Amino acid sequence: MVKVAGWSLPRPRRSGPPYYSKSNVVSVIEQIAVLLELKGANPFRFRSYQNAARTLGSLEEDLWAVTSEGRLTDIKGIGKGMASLITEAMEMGTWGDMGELYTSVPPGLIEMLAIPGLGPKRIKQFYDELGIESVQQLKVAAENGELQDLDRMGEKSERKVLDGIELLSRFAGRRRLDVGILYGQALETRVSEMEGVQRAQLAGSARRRKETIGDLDIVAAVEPEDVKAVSEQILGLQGIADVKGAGSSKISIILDTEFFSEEIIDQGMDGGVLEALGGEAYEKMASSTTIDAQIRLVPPHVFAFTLAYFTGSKEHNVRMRQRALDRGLRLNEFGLFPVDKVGDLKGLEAAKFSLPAQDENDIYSHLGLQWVPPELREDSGEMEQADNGKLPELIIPSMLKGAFHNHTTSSDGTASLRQMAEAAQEMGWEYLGISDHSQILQVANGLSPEQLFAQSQDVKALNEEWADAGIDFRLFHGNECDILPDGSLDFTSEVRSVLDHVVGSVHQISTWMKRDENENTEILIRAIEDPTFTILGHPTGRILGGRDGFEVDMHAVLRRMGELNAEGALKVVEINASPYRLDLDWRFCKYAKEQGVPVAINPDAHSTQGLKDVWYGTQIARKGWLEKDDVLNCRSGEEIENLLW
DNA sequence: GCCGTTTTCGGCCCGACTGTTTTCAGTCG
Repeated sequence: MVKVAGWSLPRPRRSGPPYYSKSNVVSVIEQIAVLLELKGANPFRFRSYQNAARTLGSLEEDLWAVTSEGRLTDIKGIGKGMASLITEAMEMGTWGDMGELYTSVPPGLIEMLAIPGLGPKRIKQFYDELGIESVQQLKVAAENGELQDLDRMGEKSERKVLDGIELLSRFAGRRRLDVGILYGQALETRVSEMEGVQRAQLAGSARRRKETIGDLDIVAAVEPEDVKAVSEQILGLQGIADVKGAGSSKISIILDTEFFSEEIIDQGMDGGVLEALGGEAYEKMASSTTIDAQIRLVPPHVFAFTLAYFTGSKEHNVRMRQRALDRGLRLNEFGLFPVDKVGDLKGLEAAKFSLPAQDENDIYSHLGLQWVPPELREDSGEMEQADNGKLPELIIPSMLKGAFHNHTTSSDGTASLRQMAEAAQEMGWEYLGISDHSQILQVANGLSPEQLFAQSQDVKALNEEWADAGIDFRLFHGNECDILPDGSLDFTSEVRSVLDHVVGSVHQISTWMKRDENENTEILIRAIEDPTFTILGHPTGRILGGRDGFEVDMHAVLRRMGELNAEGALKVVEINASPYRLDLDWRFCKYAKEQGVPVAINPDAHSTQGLKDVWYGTQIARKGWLEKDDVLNCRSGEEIENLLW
């Protein structure tokens, strides 16, 4: 069962203002939204808290500066009420009467929200009428048949609650991007090939390349007379663990690994994905993973609208709708209609009045916008740039010419220096940076200074060998030096200074998890300021679906790196491309770019196969608005040589 | 609770599916 944590107001961490960090404030406001929802408050009221939390979360400026200068209400979505709540919290350390709200909602209700099919209204009903305040109590009540007597509840609904509780434990959480893409592309291929399907495409968060995927959305163009036959083919696929629903326009299923057969892996997968996945990753995943999928069947002439709609994000769609309304148009999954023509017509009935669209490009251009790549559809500035025709030219995987953070058998890798280098050459790369673990990381067989010097000789010998043979390839000798809890780096500065580059990474996560945002930020910046420091490795230490990273003000860290670069240093932030990490989070990439901090897409490879993970890192870089010039590993071997040596 | 070339009140995106009903409430995306 998922454990609900952090549902009390945080204690002030300091003795004077600001009493709270930005992340404290954001999480309290998020929680208030949930609590209000469970109390049955005005839906627009809790939505405004949700919006405020989201806006503050991506606020680049220091929240305390904005608060103390009285500029909070300049932020869109922050009004008088929200501003006074935040001001009181930061200046006085108190949260008005929010304590009351917190104590008035039993924590078990929050936990129940995670049960699929159950929302705040039902949970409130169970609580008000039966006094149910935990998942456990709910389960017992459902098993005893106590729920079916309630208003608008029945036997089936009760069964659904029990199924939901079961699902919560079995299918809790989201899937990593790599898992989502593997299933998603395979499903897309299968549906595309079905009799009666004109085209099918993966939409949803997988198409937007979110770091985790909730479920898969596939949109298929099918003539009305073929719908029945197509539905039957879909429901007849192997590897369907459960059918959650099947209407005339939507089919909801749960897929399990039986879904994959040899031929689906061999055919039809995007080359990059297949390479990135390889046999090993598939083996690992094949053990136990399932995923939810929805397939929408729509007539061919509305396909583009449905694809755009279900690609999302929700926030992007809201902006698109608003833009349509501003032009006297109504936008939904069926089309784009002049409001005065469609009147009360709904759904497909209205579709015949829609402006035509062969593809998404037509929809965007009807609204006077440049087509927006799916990765950017998060309402994080893409609407404004598409309006000006100034969307970025996003990086693609083939632009990469090397990577800087990779391991060998000298520490915890499975391939030798030469094997890693040859694998990189086969990928068409011009260079590979080696950065094994440093001495303090005993669990990963960290190198002693002597071993590091010896490795340096090996690198030199290999580089000479390639130079003599006229091969345009070189190894850069770096090290993944631990950032110690006090902000110093492993090894002495004499040892570090002989290296081509230093990837500074935090591994003693537990110490950093215990400290607050301000302290971590200060200490991390101290580490980065060391003259030998080059690349910040997996900046927060998060493991997707495993643990959150430590708290840190990433905007402040990137700002400082940018300042140092302006003074002539080379400070780089990593996108750790392992699908288990994808850290730096894409939400900070654009800011890094604006601050003049180059990004390195690093596979953190522990095997030759691991090098292929750069594909995922590139997807995240795209999502973060990065172009060729923003990514360090798009530079040639020669350029990098000049930068590092 | 927020917002406003429809600006201090009355809106706030919209439709499918399910299960409960006999017209609709709740949930989801």
